[in-house]
Amino acid sequence: MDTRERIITAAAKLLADQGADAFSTRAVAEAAAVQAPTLYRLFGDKQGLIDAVTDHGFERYLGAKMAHEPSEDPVADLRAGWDHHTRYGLENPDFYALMFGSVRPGKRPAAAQKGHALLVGLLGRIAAQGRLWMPADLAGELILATNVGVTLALISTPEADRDAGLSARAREIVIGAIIGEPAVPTGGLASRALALDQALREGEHVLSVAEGGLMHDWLHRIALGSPEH
Amino acid sequence: MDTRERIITAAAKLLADQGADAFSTRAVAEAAAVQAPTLYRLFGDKQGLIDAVTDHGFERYLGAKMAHEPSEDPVADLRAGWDHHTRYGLENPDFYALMFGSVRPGKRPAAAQKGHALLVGLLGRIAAQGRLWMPADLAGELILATNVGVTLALISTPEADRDAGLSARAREIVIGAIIGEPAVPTGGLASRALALDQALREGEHVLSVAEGGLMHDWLHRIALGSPEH
DNA sequence: TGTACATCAGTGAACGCGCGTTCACTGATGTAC
DNA sequence: TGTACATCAGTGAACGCGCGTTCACTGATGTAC
Repeated sequence: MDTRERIITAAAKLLADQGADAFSTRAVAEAAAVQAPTLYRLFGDKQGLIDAVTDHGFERYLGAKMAHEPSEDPVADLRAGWDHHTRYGLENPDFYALMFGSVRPGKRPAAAQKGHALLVGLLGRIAAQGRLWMPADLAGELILATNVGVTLALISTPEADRDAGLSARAREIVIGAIIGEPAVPTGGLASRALALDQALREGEHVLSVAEGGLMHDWLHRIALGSPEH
Repeated sequence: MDTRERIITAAAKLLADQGADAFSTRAVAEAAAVQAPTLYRLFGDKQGLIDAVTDHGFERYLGAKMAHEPSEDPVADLRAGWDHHTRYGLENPDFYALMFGSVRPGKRPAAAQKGHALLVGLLGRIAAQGRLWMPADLAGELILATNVGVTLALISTPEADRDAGLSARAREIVIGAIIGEPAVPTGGLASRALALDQALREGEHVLSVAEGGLMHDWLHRIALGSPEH
């Protein structure tokens, strides 16, 4: 294990054990048994160290996620992904707060961005089956925002008072609203449009780049329909 | 305007203008044009000052909320409350992050607790009409968690990239899942049970305290049904 | 009505501490001739 | 094969700064006699 790795591991352990307040360059240096300047050579400054630790946390998050998936049913994967997200948050609350809960106006956490990208990929598989009722992009934002909200709520609730069913209920409500019936569904103008959109994105077709762009816009406008309010 | 008020106002302005990082006792003292010890006489310590500023923010939040409500339709009030919450977060991002976004494992922010209590009151009015599909307590947690999640997601998205419809969509999904048809609804075992529960809580009845407690438990178990997973 | 005294909000100046960061150096490793 | 030199990861010690907090004091206000 090289020095860099040792420092990140020690820093992660420090964060998990002592919380974000205890996370200072000096404490990390001491925990990793190196002198402070080593941090600066390896990570540039404190933010660089934080970023490295966050990446490490995200890799662990993904590592566990990949162990579950993939199955043949993307909706089942979506449910598993939701539960995995919630569980990771509850098992690593300080990591989670750092990755998803650190709110700097206008600055999206890297983990949220990567998480969203992953989700959109999974939702694309669902759209390809004609089961998605709104653009994958929007569906991903809805799922991530609500999953994060529920997880943060659970984390900040004292363990004894937590409602074990909250996450599952929110999950079913949100997924239920996003996913419709399989293949060309009953009410499915939106779903048909999105299935086409996904097919166009994945396979070869006869439209030019400009035509494809316009078609994409139109399909999304159809799928979105008129706003409810 | 007395000194205490002046300090809180100056501290709130500092937080809104410069963000949470700039919020130090020295900066607040300078902004309010007092010497540091004045803060300690009035607020005890820094946390006391933060609490006072948070309370101030929550009062402004409530003040604006009260201006809207109440109407005769509690569901309309619920929608207005959701939108108000989101708007407040976007207009006062640093305040909001301090009030709802500061995640300390196991320690619920005061604002979240008060917000939840308010919501449960409003949901009680809906339950009294037989329109609530789950216990007000759980419904309140669901609404608050998702509303906070969506608002935090919007805050941390750069203003140009924000999806204006995200909050309204999440709102309709969650409220749609929580509210059923008015008065004794179709599927409504849960709804009937909760309407009775609410009536029992509000009016006088013939059950003893112990009987009432057991009845309450049973009604909630009926309303919750079997967990989806 | 006038004086003596208590109360208390706020001042001015400083405390020590832990922070992020940097300087000058050491000692091991690899490379050129 | 042996020596001279360059590279570079890591050390030891210190820098200055801003932080939360506290000490001793002042000057205004209210109260008792």
